[in-house]
Amino acid sequence: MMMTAGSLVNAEPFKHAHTTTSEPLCDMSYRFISSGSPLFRHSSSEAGNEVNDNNQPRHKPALKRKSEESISDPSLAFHPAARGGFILNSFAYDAIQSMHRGQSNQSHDIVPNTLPKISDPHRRSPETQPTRPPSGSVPHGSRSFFDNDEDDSWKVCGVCNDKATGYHFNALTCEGCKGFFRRSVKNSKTFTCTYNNQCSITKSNRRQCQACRLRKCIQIGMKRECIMSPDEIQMKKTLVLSNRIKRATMQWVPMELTNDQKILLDTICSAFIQSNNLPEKGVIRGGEEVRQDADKGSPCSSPSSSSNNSNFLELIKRIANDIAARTPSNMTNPAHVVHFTDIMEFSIKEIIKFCKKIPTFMDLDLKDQIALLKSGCTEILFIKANYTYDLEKKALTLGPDILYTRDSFLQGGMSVEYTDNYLKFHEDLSALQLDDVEMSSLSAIALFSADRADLVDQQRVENQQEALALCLQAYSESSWKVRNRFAIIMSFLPRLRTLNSLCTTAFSQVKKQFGEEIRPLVKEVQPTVENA
Amino acid sequence: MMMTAGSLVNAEPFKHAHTTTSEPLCDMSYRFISSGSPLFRHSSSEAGNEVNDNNQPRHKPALKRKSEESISDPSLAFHPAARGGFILNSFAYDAIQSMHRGQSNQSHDIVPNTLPKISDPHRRSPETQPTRPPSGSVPHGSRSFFDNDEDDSWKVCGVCNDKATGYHFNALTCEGCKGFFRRSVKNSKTFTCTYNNQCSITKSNRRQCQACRLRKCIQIGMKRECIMSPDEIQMKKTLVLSNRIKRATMQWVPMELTNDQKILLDTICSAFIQSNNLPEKGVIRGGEEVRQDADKGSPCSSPSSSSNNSNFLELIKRIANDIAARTPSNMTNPAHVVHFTDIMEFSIKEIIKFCKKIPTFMDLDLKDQIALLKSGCTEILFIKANYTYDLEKKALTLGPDILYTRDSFLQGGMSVEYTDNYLKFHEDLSALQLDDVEMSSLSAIALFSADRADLVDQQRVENQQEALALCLQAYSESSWKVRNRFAIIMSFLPRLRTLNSLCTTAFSQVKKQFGEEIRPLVKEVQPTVENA
DNA sequence: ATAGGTTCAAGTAGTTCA
DNA sequence: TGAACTACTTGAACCTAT
Ligand SMILES: [Zn+2]
Ligand SMILES: [Zn+2]
Ligand SMILES: [Zn+2]
Ligand SMILES: [Zn+2]
Repeated sequence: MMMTAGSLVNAEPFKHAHTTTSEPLCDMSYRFISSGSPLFRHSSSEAGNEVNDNNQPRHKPALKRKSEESISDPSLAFHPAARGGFILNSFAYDAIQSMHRGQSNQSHDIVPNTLPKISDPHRRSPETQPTRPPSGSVPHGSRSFFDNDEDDSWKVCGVCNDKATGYHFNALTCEGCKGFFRRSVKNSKTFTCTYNNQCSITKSNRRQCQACRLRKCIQIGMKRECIMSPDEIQMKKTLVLSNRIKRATMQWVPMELTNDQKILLDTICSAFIQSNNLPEKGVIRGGEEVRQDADKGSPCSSPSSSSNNSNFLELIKRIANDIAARTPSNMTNPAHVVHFTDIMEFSIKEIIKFCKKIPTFMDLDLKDQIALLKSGCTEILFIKANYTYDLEKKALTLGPDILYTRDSFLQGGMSVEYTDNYLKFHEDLSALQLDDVEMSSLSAIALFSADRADLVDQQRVENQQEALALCLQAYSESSWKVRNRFAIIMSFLPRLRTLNSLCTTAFSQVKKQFGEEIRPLVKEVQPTVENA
Repeated sequence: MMMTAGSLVNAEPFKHAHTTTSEPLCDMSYRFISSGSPLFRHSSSEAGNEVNDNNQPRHKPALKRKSEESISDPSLAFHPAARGGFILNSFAYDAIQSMHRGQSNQSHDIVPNTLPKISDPHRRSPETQPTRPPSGSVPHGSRSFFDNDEDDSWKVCGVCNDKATGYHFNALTCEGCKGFFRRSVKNSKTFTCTYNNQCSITKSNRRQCQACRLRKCIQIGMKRECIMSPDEIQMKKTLVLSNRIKRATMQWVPMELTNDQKILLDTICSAFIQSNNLPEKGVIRGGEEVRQDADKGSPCSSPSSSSNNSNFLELIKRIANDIAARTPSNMTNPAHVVHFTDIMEFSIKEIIKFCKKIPTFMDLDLKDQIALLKSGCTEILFIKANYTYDLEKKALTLGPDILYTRDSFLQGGMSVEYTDNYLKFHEDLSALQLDDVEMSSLSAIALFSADRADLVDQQRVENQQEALALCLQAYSESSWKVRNRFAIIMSFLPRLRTLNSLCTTAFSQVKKQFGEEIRPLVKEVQPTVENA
């Protein structure tokens, strides 16, 4: 005889006498098909993050339930209202018990047609909830001396007599038979018995005749309907995945800063702030300003002296206005060019000061310091410029009145592409509202870019950058309690690269025209591009 | 067929004959939506941190319910008013019961047209409040011998025939079906029956077909509307939380003073009282008084000699009146100035005496003692002055007759801002009615301010202040049995700071004019401000 | 007392991988 | 194959406001 996973053999006689409808007996409750809303409106469970600081143990475990049942059953039996169904069931129940006790599994061979299958203990008993028998009904003595032992004797696999782990597909079975039945049904397997379809299945031989094993599975009441269809499985998988994502998002715990990280960030941040000065009077040339000697009059003001810039700002403003008035827009204006490059030079010096205050930077080989500075300087310049960006006016500022708008840059000789990119960069960065620590970290991370040309100790730079990035992540997560902020900040690094190269290209043009006006430091940071 | 938590399938045939409006029958009164406040707009369901601070052991209620029921039943049965509705219902009930017992689910097919649906016991009957049938209608004998047994036979879950625990979402159901229905609705679940949508639901198999279980839930009248929306839940949680806080506040136990704290407070308080003398005759100059030598005639009277001030007070009063008479208001009067500063000097000496009697103060480095005194003295002065404040007259007093009103201060050379702040300070402080212990503690706490300039051992001062604050808290809580008093007292500290700096500013002006009149000690406590 | 919501151990699907 | 795992549903026992 052939045994097919799909066959209905023996399914019929097991129907309850009084149950005319085909009543599914297995627990399908886990089979959660879909939550209506695609959003995370509800968790699938009844979640809600509630804190329970009650010190009492909440649940008296398991035993309580058992005892309640053994109490409630008899009373129900006496109750007139319970007569019909309940008495019947308690009969059936007793029958099951007595059968189960001594001679557990001949029932399949001997009894099948003489006793309705309802009494098979391996089927889920219809009325008693945890189908395990109440403790009192266990023969006798087994629990009288040792009350603490777990009575798992009733948990026997209906198929192979191995220890059962619970109800699976509507029958009490072991893990093995559970898996076997699922695989058989899912893959629509068909087995053939090599013997005479009468193999008795035991724990040790259950693997030897799949046909008889499957037959026994169905005999004891395992149900095909309880195996999820591929569709259901797919749906469940999708759901589980989305739940996982949701949970990962929710359960995320912000990273904490270590002490070392705090110190590092602190060092970098204060170095950054200290080199955030405005230029002193006379360093930046306007249109008619006379060129001053590059060596003389270092523009580095002391960190605390940034208060008396007002006169200077007045001057700059006057000059800038002057230039603007005399220049038709959309044309490169030499005065503008000089103005911009002077600002750049001043800022570059500040940036060098900043870098020199980073200990891990100073630990690098001098050649690498120079290399990193040469290429990173412009990027830091971009970052620092953001402090002066006015989000509403979409322009960089110098003091309260001077604006560097899109036109200013174009007149300063920069390309449209660069200018638009540059202003968009500032717009986006401003929207993020980075604090000083984040600004300085970002600058430092940009500085420690291991892919710059000609590094002596590339690995070291890379390690430093990694460490800095970790600092920034911990900082952003712990101070803002937001998860994605770090990633967003880091996404500005590639943009800085783009800007850098655009700037270099655009600047090459400027240098061709105004080479002699541009200070050497600026030239060094902005190498000439051949094909510009 | 698919079963959705939202579907109304099969709701129609069960509509009450007389209930034309689709009016939810479930009791929604518990749904206390505190106010229409738009503030409680929390994102989604899983938010909300609820604190369960119930320390009581959780078990015991169940039995109580039982006994109460068995008492109330008979009386209901005999009550004439109960007849009509109840009897009718009990009839219907029996019919349904017998139907349910054997052949559970034909009821849908057979009964609907023969029996008005009003009699379905699983729906909440609109007329009779507890829909349970009177116990008398139960056949017989069940209650004759055992009066303590509960007659719960009428409580049968309309979905699965399990024992019902009451009405849930408008139908008599068990806990399981209650939870199942809530989860299904809340998560907008959609189930599919693996069979033919005709599964009969019983206690034992209810888990096996969610689709049919949910269908039955809706059939017997469970209502989606009765499930709270996430918003409502959030509001309820907020309410519960605020109630808990309220309760916790009510249960608050006042802090107790330790012995050490008592000793410390006692020391400080007696030191404070001992230095609370009124000035002796001749120490305070009025308008025409001749200046006395600063060295000679120490103003420090012995603590016990504060009784013979009456003559002096007479004098002061005469002088003060004299001054007031001769001075147009709103103008600085030199005599007033001298008068005020002399009072100040005397008080400062008293304060120094007070501080020197505080052991923990004397343990400090001498430099720190001086530093704390220099800055704290004025603040203590303000506090002590409160003893002379007359809440009704809104003026400081010297004895029963001399008043220092707002005008007096202005004439004494103080600014309007300072004067108004100062008087408001006294008004508020007086309203609190601090006792001597509190006054002295507040003074001491003001004294031990670690943020004063140039402290040698800042940490020590801070620790002392903390200890003192704890003392004051314990004292205030234990003696007044009020929780917020301590916080209110402490809130005067920042006000003292403000007053201090306002005073210094105002006093600088005075010093410019009347420098030579002001005694050196006063000058020291009130440093000159440059930009005054 | 009633009837909402919440909690969490127990139960039972599917999945993984030696 | 099946022991060990994850994940989700259940429901008794709770909590709370009305
Ligand atoms: Zn097995
Ligand atoms: Zn075989
Ligand atoms: Zn139920
Ligand atoms: Zn079904």
